[in-house]
Amino acid sequence: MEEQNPYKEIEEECKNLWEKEKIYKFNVKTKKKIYSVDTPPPTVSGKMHIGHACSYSQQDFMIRFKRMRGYEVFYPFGTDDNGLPTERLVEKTNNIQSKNFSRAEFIKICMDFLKKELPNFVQDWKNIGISCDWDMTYSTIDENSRRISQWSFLDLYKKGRIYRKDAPAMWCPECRTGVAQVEVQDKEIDSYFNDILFECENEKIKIATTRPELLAACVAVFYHPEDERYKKFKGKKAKVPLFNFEVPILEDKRVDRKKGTGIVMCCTFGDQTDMEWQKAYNLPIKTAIDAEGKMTEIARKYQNLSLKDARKSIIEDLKKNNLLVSQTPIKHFVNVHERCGTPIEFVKSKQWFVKYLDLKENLLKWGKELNWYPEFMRHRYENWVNGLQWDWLISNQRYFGVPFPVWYCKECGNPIFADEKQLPVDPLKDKPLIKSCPKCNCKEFIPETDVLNTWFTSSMSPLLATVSIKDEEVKKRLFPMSLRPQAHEIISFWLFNTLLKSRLHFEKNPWEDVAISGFVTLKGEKMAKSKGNIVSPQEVMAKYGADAIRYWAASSKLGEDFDYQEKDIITGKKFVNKILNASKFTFMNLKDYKNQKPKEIKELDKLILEKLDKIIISSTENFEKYEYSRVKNEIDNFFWRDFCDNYLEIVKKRIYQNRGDEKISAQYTLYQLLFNIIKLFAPFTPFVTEKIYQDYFRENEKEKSIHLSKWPEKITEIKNEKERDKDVNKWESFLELIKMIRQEKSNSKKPMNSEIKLSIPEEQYNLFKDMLDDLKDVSNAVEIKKGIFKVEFI
RNA sequence: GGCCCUGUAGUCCAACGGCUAAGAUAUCUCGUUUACACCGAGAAGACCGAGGUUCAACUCCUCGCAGGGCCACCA
Repeated sequence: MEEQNPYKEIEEECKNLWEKEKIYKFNVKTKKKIYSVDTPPPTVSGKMHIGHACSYSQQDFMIRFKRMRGYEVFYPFGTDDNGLPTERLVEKTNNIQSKNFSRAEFIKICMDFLKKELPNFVQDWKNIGISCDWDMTYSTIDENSRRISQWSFLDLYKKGRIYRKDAPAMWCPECRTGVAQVEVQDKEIDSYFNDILFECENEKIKIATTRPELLAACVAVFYHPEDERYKKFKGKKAKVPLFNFEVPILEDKRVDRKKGTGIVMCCTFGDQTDMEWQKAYNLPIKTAIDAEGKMTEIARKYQNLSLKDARKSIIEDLKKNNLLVSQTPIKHFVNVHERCGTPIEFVKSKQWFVKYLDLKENLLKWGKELNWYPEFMRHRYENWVNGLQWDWLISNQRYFGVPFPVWYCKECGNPIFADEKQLPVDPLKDKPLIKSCPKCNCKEFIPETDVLNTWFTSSMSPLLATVSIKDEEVKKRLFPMSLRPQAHEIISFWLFNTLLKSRLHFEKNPWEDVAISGFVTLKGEKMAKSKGNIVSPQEVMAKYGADAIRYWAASSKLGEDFDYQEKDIITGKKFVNKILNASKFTFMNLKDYKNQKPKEIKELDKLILEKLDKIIISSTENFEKYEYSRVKNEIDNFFWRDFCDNYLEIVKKRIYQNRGDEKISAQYTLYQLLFNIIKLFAPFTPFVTEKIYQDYFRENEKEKSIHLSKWPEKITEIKNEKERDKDVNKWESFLELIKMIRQEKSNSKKPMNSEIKLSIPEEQYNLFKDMLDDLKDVSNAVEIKKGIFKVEFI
């Protein structure tokens, strides 16, 4: 790294202070109103990425505001370290395969791995200044999470929402597990349309397929009822090449006449349409693929081959027998498992499901009861609900995860459920509390070896997060939670499932507000490891500091994707530098200031204080609506333009020249301005504002951290809003006048401090009559006359 | 195919239906003044297209174009 973060020391100092003084601790005895947050637990798979840095910063702005606003903030931190992602990470890192270990061994390897890696993983979130209570952490694989997930399973079973079914389900041959609808993605892959010859009464029928390996499972051939080409085959039978068995030729409107040869083979579990046909025409069920992703015995000589190998060798055999007319290369979309990219198969297997297809209407209604920020994100949720086609498959045939609290009777297969008292339970190790099967009295039980899908657990996050709260009364006060912040790509996973669970278990929504963040792109494209366009937040922080990256994150609105540009981070770094310098300079001018109020606040000072009030009022309103980027924008302008470029320039002479009460008025104003500015910035750049607070303000102010101080409230007394607007306008036109003078100097290529004689219109002269000395100071005018605007150089 | 989001200076990104369309960065000119050259002052530079609503449209509506996303289909 060429450059070093110049603010590393400040950041370390602040982190130590926050940790030592427990600044972000949730006080269980609080009398204040609680603001509770269902923090997203990041998946433990590698390191924090820039999207995390951005979205966690954004939630932290809103939460820090609430804390300063007087709420007792409940902001825990969890890690999602349960299930497939962690299992795959451990497999990759240790170069091992879970199937070569016993379940207990592999779980131990995973837990050891987590123990070693978690502190490092979490450190990134601490480094970027996330104000969680770091004593309130949870993991989705810890004992509490296992207990709650298993309880959830038992409770849903009691409520009639859980069932087990032996049916075709989406299956990943690579991970060797059933997968849920939500875990399936589109992927474009290269393939071939193979035109294969079927035979019907000595006539050849050319059928196009991308899946020749499924020939053995062919149960029918379909064409469109209005397709003249094929009507002649109605009611006849077709002979399947290589396998030489006959299947009926049927009509169905679902056939696309334009696709391939317009006639299609139907294999039991080929795709969803195939399954619909199987049901509609009561076709036989032929299973060609087993749970290992290999061909079954119906594939005859191809049995035990992998799908890929079977396809290859069937194609070869078709060629040999002149049954393959042609191969056309195509690109098409197939469903793949989102975790590994392997095409999904439909495989008949016993799986556990949560029944929810009957709840679509309710789910839509419950979604409407949430406050969505931004509002339009609700459509994504509704879109998902409307498109649901499968009940929720919750069983995974994996090792690592939360086990089902279930055994089966050896004799009759009756499921035996664990007793709530014995949770968390591991059926591989533990025994059910009942001694014999209530149905057949058998005393032997077979443990369920599947584990619960990771979303089944993370959907309990509002409960998981409260693990450290022992007091039931306090726990109750946390629900429903105030806020669920999260990214939009998991609306259909985490948000949907959490809402569903909360309604099914408790009949109420889990939160009031949901805030959905966008993601970070690079040159308009989503960052992805596979594309190699990753920006590492660790490197960015090492170069420019945590405040810089946060300042950058604050410039994007909720729900809006935005483009990463290094120069924008540099802008953040410049800000940190600027506010440190401005503070240093301010306090150089406050050396002899004893915190007294002036007898009279000078006109100019009153105007800028009123402008500050205006900023405070609108910032507060915007923050309440989670519009943090507007807040940042406004205070940013006020800080640079009003405070640094103008007010500081105007009053430095007044202070330097020691003009009695007028000097005190300036000093009082400087103190107020800077103090409120750093408070307004505190949610955004917590490190530098803390540093300034500790160095300059702490001795006068009572709170031990700026982050515990009160959010600013207006300081000036005015009769009404109109009066303030008038005064603020006066301030703006004063700045306008200064700008004109500077313009003159610049156009005349004179230095800014060159002495001048100034003429201004009588109207302005009168308007600014109490500020003429300030005007002289800032413009270095020796005299100000009434007249047409004119700058004369001396 | 259904739905959603976004189109503003070279680039990133603001703007209750209403004054000269804001800021950052890059460019050009000037300037070291009792914090800051990681600076200051100034200049130049933009509303995707076509209709419509309105006294008034960057803003609202319709259509189109372009980019992105979610979902469905995918023999």
